[in-house]
Amino acid sequence: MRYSQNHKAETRRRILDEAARRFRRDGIDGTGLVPLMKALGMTHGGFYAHFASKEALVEASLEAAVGQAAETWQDPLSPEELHAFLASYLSPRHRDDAGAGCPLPSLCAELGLRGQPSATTDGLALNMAKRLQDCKLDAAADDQGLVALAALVGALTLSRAVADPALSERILGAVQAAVKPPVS
Amino acid sequence: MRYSQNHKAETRRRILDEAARRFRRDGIDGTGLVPLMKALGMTHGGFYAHFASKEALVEASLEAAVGQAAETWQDPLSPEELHAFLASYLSPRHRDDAGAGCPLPSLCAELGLRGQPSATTDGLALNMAKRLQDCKLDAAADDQGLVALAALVGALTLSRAVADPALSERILGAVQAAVKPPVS
DNA sequence: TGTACATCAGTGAACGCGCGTTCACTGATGTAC
DNA sequence: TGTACATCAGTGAACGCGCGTTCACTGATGTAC
Repeated sequence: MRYSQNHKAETRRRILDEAARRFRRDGIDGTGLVPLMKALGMTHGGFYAHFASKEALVEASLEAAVGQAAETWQDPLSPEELHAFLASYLSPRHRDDAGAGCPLPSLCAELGLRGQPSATTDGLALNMAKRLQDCKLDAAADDQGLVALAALVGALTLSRAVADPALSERILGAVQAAVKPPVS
Repeated sequence: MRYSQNHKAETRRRILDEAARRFRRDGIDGTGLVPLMKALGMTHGGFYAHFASKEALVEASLEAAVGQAAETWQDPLSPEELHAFLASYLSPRHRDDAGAGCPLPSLCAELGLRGQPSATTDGLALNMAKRLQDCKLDAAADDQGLVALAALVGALTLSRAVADPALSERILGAVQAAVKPPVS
């Protein structure tokens, strides 16, 4: 059945959106193409009309995340916006809903052990580090953002892996207190 | 063929050692029991004489890591020892040889997305945080160790996932400069 | 001390399952005449 | 405007593969007599 002109592009976008959510929530390896396509009301065979392979989907998904981050953060954040961002990033909600959250804590470990790093991760990391540049941390100004980013990613990762809820929230709170915007 | 009295305990330990290395290097999901046992010169059927399931092996492996950490760090570290530890933890060698390294950056993300956190992660995290307590970071004294730990874990995770080697080393270096022991 | 037997760590074939990928096919739509 | 045809997004069965797990079996050793 042939569809209207926009139909293919729209389906591709739906696949990308669902894949981005599932990659972050279940991991790349934990995301199967059959359940993914089924969730969109399609059969898995149709996948290959849009992407050459699962690997191509992963790359497209990461590129989309970079583009989205660049678009969201075009203008520098004010101290108030930065403060709000940190509170949101280090919130239990972000910890518990990885599918809707930042891809760095969700995917970096998996991308790292795959041993096939793609340059798109760098873009995401640098973009975020730039925004965190003015954060309060004991580091040279140049790399203050990178240190803050490492603390954020580590905090999310640890808070998701520990069993004790109190310890989990203590980790998030401690990092939020340490990584503060200049004012506020 | 029946073996000498210590043989079973020794084989179990060999399985645990090899599993610990592979879990950190390839991930839990990426570690198959067939290749694991083959690497020890055995067939996979014999695995179940030592562990009830792969899940039981994962738990035993994590518990062993906690015990090992507790044993290694019985006495508080001197500032010099802490400095040496940080340099080693944030070294390219540690980044590139995950199999021989800290299980937190390797496994936390995978344990987190499995949604079945075991209390042993907490033990590891608290043990390390305690040792990092005196580190220089802008945080309340109580939680200074947790903030430093988050930065370490995040730094390793990010440094393994980025494509640009220069960026990777910049991340490690920046966190090492920020997370410093009190003296030295 | 010598013999018969029980033990059980390890073998290797087999299982059902979900994975990524292929491929002949369908059929509604856009295009050409 | 009406008809015939080409396109191609999506279908659904099939593939080979590696996974975790099961299970009847083996055979060297420890134990009992």
